[in-house]
Amino acid sequence: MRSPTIRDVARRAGVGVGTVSRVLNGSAMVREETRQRILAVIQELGFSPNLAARQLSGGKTWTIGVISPYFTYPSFVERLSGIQHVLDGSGYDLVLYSIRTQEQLERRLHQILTQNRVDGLIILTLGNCEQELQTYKPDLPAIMIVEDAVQQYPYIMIDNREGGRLAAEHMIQYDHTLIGFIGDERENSLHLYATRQRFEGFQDALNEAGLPCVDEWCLFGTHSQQSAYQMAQALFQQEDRPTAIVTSSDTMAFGVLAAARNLRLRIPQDVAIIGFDDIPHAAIGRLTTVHQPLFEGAKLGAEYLLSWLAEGSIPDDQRATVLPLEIIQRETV
Amino acid sequence: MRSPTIRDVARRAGVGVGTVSRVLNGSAMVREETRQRILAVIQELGFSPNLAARQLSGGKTWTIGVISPYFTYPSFVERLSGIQHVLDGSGYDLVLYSIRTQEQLERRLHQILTQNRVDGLIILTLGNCEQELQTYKPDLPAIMIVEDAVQQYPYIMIDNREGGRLAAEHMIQYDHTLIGFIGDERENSLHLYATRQRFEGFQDALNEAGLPCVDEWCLFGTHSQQSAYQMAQALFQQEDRPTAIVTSSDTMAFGVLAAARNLRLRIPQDVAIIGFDDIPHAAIGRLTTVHQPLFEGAKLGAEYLLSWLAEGSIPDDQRATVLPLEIIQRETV
DNA sequence: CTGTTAGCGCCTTCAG
DNA sequence: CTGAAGGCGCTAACAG
Repeated sequence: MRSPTIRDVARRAGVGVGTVSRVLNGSAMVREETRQRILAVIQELGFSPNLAARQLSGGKTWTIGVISPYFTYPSFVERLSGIQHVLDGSGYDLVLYSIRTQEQLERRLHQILTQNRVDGLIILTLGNCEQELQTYKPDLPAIMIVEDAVQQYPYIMIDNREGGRLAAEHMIQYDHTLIGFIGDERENSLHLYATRQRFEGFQDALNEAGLPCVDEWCLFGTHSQQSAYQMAQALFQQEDRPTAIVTSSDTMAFGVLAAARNLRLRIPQDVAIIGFDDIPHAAIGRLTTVHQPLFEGAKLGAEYLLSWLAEGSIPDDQRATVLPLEIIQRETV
Repeated sequence: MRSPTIRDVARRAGVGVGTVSRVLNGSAMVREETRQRILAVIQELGFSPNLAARQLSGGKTWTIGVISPYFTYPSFVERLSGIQHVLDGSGYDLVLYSIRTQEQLERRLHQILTQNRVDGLIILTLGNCEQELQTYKPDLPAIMIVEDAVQQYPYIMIDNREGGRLAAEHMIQYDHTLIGFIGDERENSLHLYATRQRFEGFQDALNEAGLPCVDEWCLFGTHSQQSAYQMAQALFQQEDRPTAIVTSSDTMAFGVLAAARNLRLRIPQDVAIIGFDDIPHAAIGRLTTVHQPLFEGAKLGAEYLLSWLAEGSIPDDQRATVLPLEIIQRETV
């Protein structure tokens, strides 16, 4: 059962395909009467224009690509959700590309670009692909939601170093002097280094307060509660242990929290813990954390992209956005 | 900077477009020498075939649609991840449709189908759209990962009623006689009723054990920790309270857990709690729960779909899959 | 205002 | 084995 085509509609309405196309695209002037007649036929036949044909002739794909590593992590899900929120009803579909390695990133990107697969791209945290974009399709609208400023594309970011500093300062403000750090790997195949930056900010704060940064208390593992749990477990069992832990993410923080609870440490009396991100779960877990606008930032990115697509250009004031950070004091500090 | 087309490749290789097309599709016989020459040019030009053109002429979109309500819930993210896992590298892209209401579902579906947007569909939990599919595109390959058996399409499900029963029986086995139930709404606009079924299984178990099912202990709210937290909070403060709570999902269970902790109830001595789903977070939260193969089930669905697409038909033994359930005893019962 | 026509880039016969 | 030609469904430019 073939779907009806624009020609079927035209014939049935007794007009030419051009006219149908016009009402479809709302563009030109069509006599109201004709327009109504065509609309009726469209309705009757349950017609909607074939996307591929539309793409091929119009040059527009009506799809936005989202490239993301680790899209199952709560922080990425939040961002995805923000993007989906604005795409929904915009006429654009969302194609999700999940990436795990640098090589995969390049391959995918090459493919997407040369295939003319999308009208625009939202790239989550992968700042290291400008080269690829520039060589294959330099003027494809793309927004980067990244960990660090980028050269050629509009970006949306937070100041990770500042965030690490904020977290440490918060602990210091609560009179902690023995402060550790637990995070995920500082180096990895995708050149993600939010953790490194947050850790640097952490060190800055300690230095400025004249506090020592104890190497044995700064632990790095993989991005998972399990990993944080194990590191914290070991750390807490030492004679000499910190009274406060700054973490690189809420996920890690929950692992630390679990370890502390398991050892019957009271929180925050025996050990204070602060997270980073403020994922939805943080609120109910009563986790004190550094809030970053995950959903909002992604939403903003999607809005910028859509207006870029609509206007054909992006205003300068949307090229570099640094979102505010905020400490959310709950019950773990 | 226009991407190179098949014609560019043909010209540069000194052959006709037909030949290029042949090597692109691996299909026909091309002299090895010619083939190598063409491959080299393709490489050199960084050419890859335009998707839209390919779709239009070939009738294949090389994209799979995934339709999901609430895709940010951990259980859906897990399934998405399972799907992405098999699609990755298969040549198919994943378009994500997030749906919130029945009306939206119908509108989207209509669009997707008449637009010829996808080669196949994986529909998460939304069993109530067979009609739509049948009328607009009865032979589009579609797999349903659902809450209850479906008529016209291959489906993958678990026995929710059985799951509810298992959970209750687990409590009974641990000598509980005062058992409550906390879940999300039993009726909703998308006709999702896993909770209702789980609750029925719960009732079955109580009945069979000769235990009363106390109405005041069976509470239903929205699908969120907050909601569960509030209901549990109220419940636990009553004189007369259950010693065990069966929940409709891990998410709800964590809300209940939080409420219990907040009231200094010991777990599982004062109150035992069992979840449902076994989302990743359950393991680290040490939550006892009913495990369902979220990732695996979705992975299976995607595999079935791809082979359907490849073979042109789906074997009978893949049309009705009921996945096993399993109690994971951890520390909350 | 509206019908007609020429592509968009690729795949698929159909001759050679 | 390989080049040429038609058509997929739609948009856009051009006549009327």
